[in-house]
Amino acid sequence: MTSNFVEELKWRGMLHDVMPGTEEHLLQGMQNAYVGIDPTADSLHIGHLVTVMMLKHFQLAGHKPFALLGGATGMIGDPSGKSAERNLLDEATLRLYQEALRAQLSRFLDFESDAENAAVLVNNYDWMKGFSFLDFIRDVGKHITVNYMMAKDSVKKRLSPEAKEGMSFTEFTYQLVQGCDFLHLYQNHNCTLQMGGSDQWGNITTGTELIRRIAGGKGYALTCPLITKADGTKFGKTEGGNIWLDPHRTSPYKFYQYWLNTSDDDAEKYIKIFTFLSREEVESLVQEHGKAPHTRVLQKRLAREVTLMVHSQDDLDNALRASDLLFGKSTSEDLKRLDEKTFLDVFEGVPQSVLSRSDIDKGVDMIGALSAKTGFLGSNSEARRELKQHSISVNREKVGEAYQITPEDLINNRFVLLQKGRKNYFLLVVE
RNA sequence: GGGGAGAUACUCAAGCGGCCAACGAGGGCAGACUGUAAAUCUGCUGACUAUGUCUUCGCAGGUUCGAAUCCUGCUCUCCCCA
Repeated sequence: MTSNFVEELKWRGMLHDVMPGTEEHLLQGMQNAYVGIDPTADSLHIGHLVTVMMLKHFQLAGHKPFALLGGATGMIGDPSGKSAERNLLDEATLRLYQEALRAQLSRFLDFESDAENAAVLVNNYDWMKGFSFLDFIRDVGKHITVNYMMAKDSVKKRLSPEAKEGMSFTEFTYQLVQGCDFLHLYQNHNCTLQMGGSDQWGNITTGTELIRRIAGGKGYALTCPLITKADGTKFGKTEGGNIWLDPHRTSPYKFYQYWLNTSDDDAEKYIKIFTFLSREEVESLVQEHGKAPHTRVLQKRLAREVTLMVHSQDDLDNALRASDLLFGKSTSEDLKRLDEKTFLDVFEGVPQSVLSRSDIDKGVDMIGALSAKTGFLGSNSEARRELKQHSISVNREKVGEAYQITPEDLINNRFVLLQKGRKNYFLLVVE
């Protein structure tokens, strides 16, 4: 039993380009499709989430999804986009990452069950590592002309006079290597469709071309739009780097906050892409949001759904509590009333630093508390600047340069909450 | 291999012997406003024992009272020709 996958992606705004015939092909019955993921770390980040959602929808539609870890391709570096030269991972690290990513993916995809359409995880390193250069240029390179490869946007851009850097031969070869993956999966796993971000279109079609020329078969391609933000900044990035799925890299609180802070326009787009809410639910939420934008129904629901999907109910509850405390009208008194357990839960993931009891007893000046002794701010100069600008709070109350932190300020006799502006928190722990 | 252009702070980009910690723009941060939004306005955006001092303009030397600016060598990038 399969449902119309392409239709589903369409209304969700997750369809950018699709090769003619793909929809009909999928409607014929269960098909196998894959997306590639570069294992550059032991965790996925939310940039990966779009393709993961695509795979999930694919599985929900009754098809069989493959997640391909690019152990081999990740070493090369895709010239699409502005990737810098990548480092070669050793095999042990690669396997470590593979297991970590599988664990994360299994929150979304069903790998384990014996259902016919259970998801499969493969690593292209496994079949590429034995491929000799001679084999490669003879069996693969032979079938594709350089003219064809040069016509790809990703290549053209790097060859044009506007390009800042040249493109190495290695990068030039990337599309062939990725094409080999598709060919391999086509021949060994009956995989007929590759999906990915729209920047992958060129690479994917090289794959379908290889399938046509070498295997005499038919491969299909489908891409989703690259996720953008209304303000033009990069999706999934903050000052501190990527938004990771791993709670140790990005705390569930920060994760929740990232989604909560999306703009109105983006929230409407994202809620379709990153949640499984039905069309009716989304439409009624959009309507509700339109009537009272300041209540931010969309953002709240989005943040809630995604946090719950990626983390857990407990994590979500904590994030909600922390958010309320930090952005609600809470005061220094409210903070002091919290018991230690709750306090720590709320501030989990907030950067912190340890101060000695004797320092506090003597009183710590603000410069010391902000930078010299803690590293919250980069330099004493910065600390002075921020203090002059009235952006520093101690336990949610604004202070100036003359302020001294004393035992009076301790919460639960152990903590002091520092704040720069509204959103930057730092915790002093006294030991 | 030959010829040309270039390398300045997070990014782009001025500066071409002293007035340069370096114009301007973007970005970032903060303040006001607000919906933990957007837009807008304002301030800040190398460091320090701070109205001064120190280290920065690809790297290493040199000229000069004085160099981001001039000279020499090196490294790297891009373009054109072979």
